Amino acid sequence: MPDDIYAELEWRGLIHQATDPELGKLLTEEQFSLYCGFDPTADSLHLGGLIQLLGLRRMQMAGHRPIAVMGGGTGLIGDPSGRESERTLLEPDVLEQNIAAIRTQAEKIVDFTPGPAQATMVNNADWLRALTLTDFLRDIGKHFSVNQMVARDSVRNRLQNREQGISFTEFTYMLLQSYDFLHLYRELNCRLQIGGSDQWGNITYGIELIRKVTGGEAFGLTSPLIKGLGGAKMGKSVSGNVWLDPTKTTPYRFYQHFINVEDTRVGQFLRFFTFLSRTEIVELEARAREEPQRREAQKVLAREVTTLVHGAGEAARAERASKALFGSDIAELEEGELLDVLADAPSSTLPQTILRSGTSLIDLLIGAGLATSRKTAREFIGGGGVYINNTKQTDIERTVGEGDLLHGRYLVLRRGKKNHHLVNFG
RNA sequence: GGUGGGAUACCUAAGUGGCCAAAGGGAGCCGGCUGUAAACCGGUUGCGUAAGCUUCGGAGGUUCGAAUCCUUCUCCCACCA
Repeated sequence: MPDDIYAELEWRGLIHQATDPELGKLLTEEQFSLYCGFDPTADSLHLGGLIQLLGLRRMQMAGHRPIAVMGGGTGLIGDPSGRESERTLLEPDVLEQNIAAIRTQAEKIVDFTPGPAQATMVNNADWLRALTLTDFLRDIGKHFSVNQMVARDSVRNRLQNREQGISFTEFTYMLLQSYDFLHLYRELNCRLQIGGSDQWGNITYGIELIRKVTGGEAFGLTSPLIKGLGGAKMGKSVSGNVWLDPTKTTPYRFYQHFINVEDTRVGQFLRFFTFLSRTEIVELEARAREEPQRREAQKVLAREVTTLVHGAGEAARAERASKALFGSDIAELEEGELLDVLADAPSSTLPQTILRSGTSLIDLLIGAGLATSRKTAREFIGGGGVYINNTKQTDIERTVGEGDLLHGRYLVLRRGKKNHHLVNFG
């Protein structure tokens, strides 16, 4: 084990808590099998899950063996950690689909091909569903004290919350995840679990269970949660969750999301989301301080992460599109370029005949989904936020005719700085 | 099973007969400054060009007039059993 992976993670700010101060040393001395669980509550991971995948990969590059655990069994129950309301239970077949989707995402980041540090993937449904209630209560439940369990933050909050209680189902969740760890410890000699800091409680319970049942020693390592990654706010103009699935978040949007990262956080993001070396990152941070207006750190960040998740081809495309959309004159583009640049933008098709007599800009905006009502469409135009082919429009009465089309059939609508829409008059 | 409390726009939360299309805050959106950043400033967030129309958990009623009063239904919470 040549690299000091712990020091590396620490430098990147990826260590929130570790269960043992000796862990760093141990990781340089012996090979570990380590696991991270992935919750199949959706058919794609988002950026928080990406950090964990990258964590597994970083460990793998340091010679350790990652195990990606799909929560097919725990997903049936629902993890109350960090949540203030009860989860909706998922149907087993939905879980299956979600797991399949997440599996392909994991395979892009972590290396599952044979080798000394080969990664494996398992589904905890395989062992959890085989458990019988009586065995579970005798062999696992016996090791947990309810007194301790109710003292946990995630449980206590829900117990004290006047609006939301906690069901027995979710209350039991932590036992299941603990059992996962025990199972992996026994079957795959897995001695380390990593996860977001919200998993600390679940992880330490697992370690304790392993100690009580087998007398063995296991470890836990958590990374900080980045505020806003789950879909809350993160940068003013970026909305919604950022998914790894290209059909849920297009590569262009994905790329843009990182381009828009605030100056104050771009360094942190480079450390969290890329495999760039220390020297490269330090260099980029320095340049970001000196010439922030060039946004070089953001550009490198966006390219790196988009490449990791969507591949070099998509990253290059997103980069080209960004340059064209924010830099050059759209009307100058060749037809092929135009279509390529707007490939990820929403688009719609309308019959060209409606342009004969001219059709109103307001209607086009609504049709394109860039405005929800005539009233708001008027406000956008009046406020100077609407563009046709990147030319600002201020006339509320503006109508669009055949003369406005690019290459005889395209119209690029834009609302605000970042929302483009391609209308194809076929 | 009993008792009490509650349901208001994206979220939170005021409003308890007309001055309410509904305060305040958060969040979003558009604009300005800049650098596709932050901070800040301005505007905006039911529909309609407008007159006006439709909204305050659902249904019905009282009234000239209801988010506000009455009846009933649904759901949520707390305490007691």
